[in-house]
Amino acid sequence: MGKTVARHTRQKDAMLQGLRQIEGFVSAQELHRRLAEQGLDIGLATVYRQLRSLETTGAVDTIRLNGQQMFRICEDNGHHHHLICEHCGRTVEIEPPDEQWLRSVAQAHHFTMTSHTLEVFGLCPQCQQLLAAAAGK
Amino acid sequence: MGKTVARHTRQKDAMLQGLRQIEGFVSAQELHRRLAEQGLDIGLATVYRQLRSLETTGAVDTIRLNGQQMFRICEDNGHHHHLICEHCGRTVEIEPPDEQWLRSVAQAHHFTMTSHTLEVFGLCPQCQQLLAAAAGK
DNA sequence: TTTGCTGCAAACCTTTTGCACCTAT
DNA sequence: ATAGGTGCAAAAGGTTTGCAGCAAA
Repeated sequence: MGKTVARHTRQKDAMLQGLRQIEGFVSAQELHRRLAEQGLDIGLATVYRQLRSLETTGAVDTIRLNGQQMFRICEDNGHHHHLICEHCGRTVEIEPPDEQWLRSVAQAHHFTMTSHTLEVFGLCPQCQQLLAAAAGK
Repeated sequence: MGKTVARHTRQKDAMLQGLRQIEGFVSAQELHRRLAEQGLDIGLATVYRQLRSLETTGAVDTIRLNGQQMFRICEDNGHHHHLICEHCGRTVEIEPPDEQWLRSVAQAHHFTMTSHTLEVFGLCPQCQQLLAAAAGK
């Protein structure tokens, strides 16, 4: 089985470029919309396919929020966790918890650990102000 | 604004009874299927509506898995975390990480922490055997 | 009697897929 | 020329919602 070679296309470039402009997570739908706004008309199916492939190679990080999958370009290719602003979506990477600890917890129950997720939700400084102002009004 | 009073119905009873029979998380769809198997014919929409209401009151715990929301009755009404078998859905509650640590991480970035999730996925002992046998065959 | 709850079916949304065409290699 | 990528539209989930009828209180 000869390994198939990935091709370089206008669409792939556009997606990476688009992803790099965004700080925080975006849904496939919104990424597609934003690209369209910039005149980059790419099929929605392609956005999904490409995103899935990027996820497989670890080039993007994903989380689930409100029933949809959100993507974010992942510069350093390691597993990590996030502190996510519930209001604007801005994210900050945080230190992973002690993986050894997680593994031992799993082992205590005779489970094999395959993966884990840790997400911390909150409000970033800007949104705190924004919301405080709106409420105080 | 007078507070509306919740009514007691056959369907609600059935749902709670059904949920209590299940160890681990179930999807709305599967809960509906299981209830039907027991002769408890409840509209799928009702299952969803009821589940959403239980979630709001904190009577059930939920996580997302494979694009669907999974529910589990939550006896003790506290926040906790899970070790989940990816194959059969069986779950075990695990010790929460140090909340103080999470809070300090958030504060370091000037975020206010509102919530967090931690889920550890793996295979339970039974499913490990099952899958090993299937693969070895 | 009042009005919350239910069932049904249609509507919604996100994501996936089949297929013919296009295009990088 | 070969075969991976793309676009479109249809399909496939899962979940929500409008509405008329049912039934708890």
